Amino acid sequence: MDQRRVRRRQQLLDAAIRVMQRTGYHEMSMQALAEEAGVSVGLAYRYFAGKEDVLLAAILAILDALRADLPVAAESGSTASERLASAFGAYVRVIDRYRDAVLLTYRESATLSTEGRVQIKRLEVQTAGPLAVLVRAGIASGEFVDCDVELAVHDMVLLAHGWALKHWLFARERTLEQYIESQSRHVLRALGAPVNSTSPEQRSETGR
Amino acid sequence: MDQRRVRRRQQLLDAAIRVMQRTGYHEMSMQALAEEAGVSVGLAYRYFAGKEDVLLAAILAILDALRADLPVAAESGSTASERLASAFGAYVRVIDRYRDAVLLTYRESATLSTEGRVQIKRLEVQTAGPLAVLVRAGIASGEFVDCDVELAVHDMVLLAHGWALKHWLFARERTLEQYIESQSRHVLRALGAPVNSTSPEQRSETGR
DNA sequence: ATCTAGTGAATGAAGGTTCATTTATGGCCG
DNA sequence: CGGCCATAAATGAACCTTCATTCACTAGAT
Repeated sequence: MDQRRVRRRQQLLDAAIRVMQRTGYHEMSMQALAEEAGVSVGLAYRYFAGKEDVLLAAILAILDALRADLPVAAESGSTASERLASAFGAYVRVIDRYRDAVLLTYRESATLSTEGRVQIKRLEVQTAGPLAVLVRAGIASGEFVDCDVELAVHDMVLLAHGWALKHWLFARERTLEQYIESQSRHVLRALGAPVNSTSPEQRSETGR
Repeated sequence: MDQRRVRRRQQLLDAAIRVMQRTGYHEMSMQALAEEAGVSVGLAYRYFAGKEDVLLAAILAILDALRADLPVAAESGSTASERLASAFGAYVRVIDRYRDAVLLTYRESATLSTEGRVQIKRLEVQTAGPLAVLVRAGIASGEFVDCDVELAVHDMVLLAHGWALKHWLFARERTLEQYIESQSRHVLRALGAPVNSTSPEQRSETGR
């Protein structure tokens, strides 16, 4: 029976992610992981080669979940601006949902071996693919200025991650939707798109 | 003699930063730190309360170097755009100099105690101060559009950090100066400033 | 003589990994 | 059906390494 192995592995991974979000990778003992999963220590070693293997699997699982949730929203809207804003918004909302997991990724991926990091990088570039398509389309149609696409795209990715990385700062006086709204405007302006002030322009945000 | 204590402390901090860049905080043993600094283990404990204290001191040292280097660069240029571009460039150059250390900040600050983290956050916000001043000035003079200043500033900070965070990606086909050039243009455009194409506009960067 | 800087072996706790052992699963035959 | 066995799943105490931290001690300066 293979169902069993798959479920067990998932169970272990879920537990690992839970513990690591609570305490971080290094302070997670294999004993704690086992207890959280409700199994014995030895069993964990039948499913993972060692502690670092758990970390790699957990991070990959997170990134994969992220990627699976992503490219859906690139459809709505007629202009490139609208579509890009929509996709960017979707991206940030997913980040928000996985906020702690994203932080985990940034914190711990340096711990991994080279091959592990390579896998992660590949996934991240892949994830940004849909955004790149939209930016290129916008440039082709003349809606955006001709610029360094890779840079523009990963700037967006970075700002999306920023919601997780700098949550302590950004979320102090902004809701998620306000963040998306402001950043979208900012990003589109950076691409040279005429920003539609159809949405209520923010008032008096200059005051600190 | 107080000179001696200051020098010793610096010597230990430098060693700590070197080891941590090589291996990360958790895998740095106090024994390794002592050896790198060329002193005994016991001495390290005469200068730091414990291992975590070393980490905090190292991170604070980095941020302090940033804070010292920055405001100087915010002076050159006549328009707000020029001054902002100059300051932003300086920021990125400093990040480049301390690249691994910046990564360290992102990686390990979660390890610290609450008070340690608070100190770091305060310093980081402080560091961005000069940028905020310039942005506000630009808005006041009508050079930039009226937008969420805090967000705009920390976007710049994030993009500067991006040079360290995504170095594996960005530096593949860009030099530091090209990165600064492109990002400056991007950032200024986002602020609604007329981007001066006096500098050689990038050619064919659309091609992947 | 006293005080501070500096040493590094000793200590004890923590936790990753192993493995001898027990328990569950499921197919097979009488 | 029901006992029987082979195989896999699961257990967790014990092992062993790795450090963070301490402290009894030496050397040099005042």
